[in-house]
Amino acid sequence: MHEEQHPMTSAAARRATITDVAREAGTGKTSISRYLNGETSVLSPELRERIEAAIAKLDYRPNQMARGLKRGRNRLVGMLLADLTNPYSVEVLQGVEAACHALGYMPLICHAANEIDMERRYLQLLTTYRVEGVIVNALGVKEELLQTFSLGGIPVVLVDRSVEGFVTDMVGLDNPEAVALATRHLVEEGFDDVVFIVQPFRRVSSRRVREAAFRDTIGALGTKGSTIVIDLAEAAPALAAIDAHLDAADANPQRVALFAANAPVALRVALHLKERYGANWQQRVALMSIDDSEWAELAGMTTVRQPTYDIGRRAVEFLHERLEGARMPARECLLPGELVVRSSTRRKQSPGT
Amino acid sequence: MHEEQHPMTSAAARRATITDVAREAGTGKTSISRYLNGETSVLSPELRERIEAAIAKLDYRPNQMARGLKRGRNRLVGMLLADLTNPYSVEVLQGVEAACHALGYMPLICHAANEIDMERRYLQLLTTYRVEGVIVNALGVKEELLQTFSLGGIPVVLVDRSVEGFVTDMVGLDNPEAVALATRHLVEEGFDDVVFIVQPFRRVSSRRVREAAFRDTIGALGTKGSTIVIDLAEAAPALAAIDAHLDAADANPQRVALFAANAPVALRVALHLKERYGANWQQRVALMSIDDSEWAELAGMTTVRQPTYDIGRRAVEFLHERLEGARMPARECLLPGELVVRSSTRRKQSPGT
DNA sequence: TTGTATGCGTTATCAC
DNA sequence: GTGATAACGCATACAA
Repeated sequence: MHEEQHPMTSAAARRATITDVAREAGTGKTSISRYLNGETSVLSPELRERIEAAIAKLDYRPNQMARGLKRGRNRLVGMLLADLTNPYSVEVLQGVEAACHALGYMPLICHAANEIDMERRYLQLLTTYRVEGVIVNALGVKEELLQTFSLGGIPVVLVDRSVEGFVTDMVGLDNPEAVALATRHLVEEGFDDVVFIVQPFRRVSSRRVREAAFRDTIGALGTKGSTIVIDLAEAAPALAAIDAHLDAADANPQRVALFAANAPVALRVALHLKERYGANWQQRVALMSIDDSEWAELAGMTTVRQPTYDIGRRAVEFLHERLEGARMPARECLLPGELVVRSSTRRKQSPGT
Repeated sequence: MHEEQHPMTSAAARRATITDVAREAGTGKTSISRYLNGETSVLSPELRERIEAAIAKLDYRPNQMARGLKRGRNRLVGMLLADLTNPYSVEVLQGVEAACHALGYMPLICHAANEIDMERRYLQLLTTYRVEGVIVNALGVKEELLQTFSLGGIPVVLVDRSVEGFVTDMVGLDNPEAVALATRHLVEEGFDDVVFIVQPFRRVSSRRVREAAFRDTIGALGTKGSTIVIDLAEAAPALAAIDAHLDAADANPQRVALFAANAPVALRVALHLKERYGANWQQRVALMSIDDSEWAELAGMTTVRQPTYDIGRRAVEFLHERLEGARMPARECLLPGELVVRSSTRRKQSPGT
């Protein structure tokens, strides 16, 4: 039977501290600290070896908390996400993580699960943990909340959406261009009536911007177009409106395409169409979407893929530059989307058949 | 000499500390600390008000780092996730977050993105940040790595999969029962040949367990069954094997069902089937899966839904109990899955048609 | 009821 | 080159 080293309480064998290492190496804490911080030049090779041995023997890991307390930077970066259920967020997160790793930051990920209260709560927590900066992709945070960060000298970078009355670095999709790209594609494929479907704008600027871009494009092209607002929590009215629109087009007859403003909307609409038209719904009605979700290929749905990974990466880079002291005015980085054409938007036979 | 009231750089208005608050309220730090920790009874109402005013005026937020340093607990809980791309992980995470919130912990989320090196690195980082406990859902961590936590008195709870040679609390799906449930359903629906499709086991115990359960069930039922191992990074051979199997059944003819061990496998297989049989693939071949992904409904695929949210919640509860000093032997919590029947596994016409 | 002093694990300042 | 020693922001034993 192993009595496991004879820990005094037998419970929690306290982790070694810098003092323990110093004692073990027969030296002072300063030298240990120096070793840890790579001030390797000023250490005699002999002492250095003793330190290394001691560290290894005690399995010593410097305490980031204490470190952060002392030097005022703990390498923590807050990442507030409105909805991890949306693959967009996960993909952005991947970029964020990669960049953080590369630059030596540790992302403190906060998932608000679409609850505005959670967003506020997490934002508070983040200041409490003294993150050095925050990347925010939120649903309903207001300007004031973010101001407390900026005013406190903590840089904020916005992702996907801006916050009214608050100017900071922001990175996201080039929505106008992406929407135009998609709409033009539909028109080129011969659709002469496009229905844009989007969630209630609320505080989410990207929704508003996309819808505006849709109107602009449709207007410029002289194509018929309209917008339906869908509340995912209460989708029935919007779905009925869609049905009505499709039925009217059937009678007309007109070639109509549905254009979902993001993946969650697209899924909801696709489910409805499948229910109404059966497994072959894609051949009856064209559905296109911003966000290239994993099931898009399965449904044969044309999409605009967002450069999610790059968005995440850029966000961290922006933050990093600020943390390094960059003092320039707020920047905006709009990355282009990529049209992924699939069968759903290929020319359909006219609905009369 | 106090120079520091004149923010020299004007840039980062240093956050208020407990000392600032004490000065502002005209009292000592102790009273502030008492106020913060709810020892509200021992404070004169008058002082209490001054403190409240001071805190509000300075927008003071206690520094969790310093706090944690002093009392030895920082309320941080590590959550290592193998793959956030898998909706399973996100759902578990939701449960974890909710429970953490309820119990006053802050989850430090680490996403290894299926890279074993990342898992190791993050585990190191977690000890560095002195998390009080860890919840682990990993791809390839070995026993030794986790031992350093346990030995250091940091409780570990495993999710979905166990780690060979390492005994701790673990919570996940009741795999044997779930697989039996699904398999029995298939047999009852008249399928007389079931193909189980699973990723290479590697260190992932749940894969092994599911496959074993499949063999057991199929054996007990006296039904024909086989297993195909698919490497998602190199799926061609497995997909060819599936094709061959389906072709053979066509000739026989036999009613064969495909049973994917999890969502990523199901998606890969579904994509392949769609490519091969067109949009109506569901009517040609039956596909069932563990994990009820968001597109399952869209594809009309029968699944076993995991109690993901509860899994996450239980994991945190287990951890919490350990953190409160519970000393019982390692526990195992296996939660039941729920069969979600959809059209894909309804009796199909025999393949000859 | 309130305040003083000490220490948590680290880094920074300054001696030697 | 090396090592005391004083903070960092907070909690607590102890004194008042």
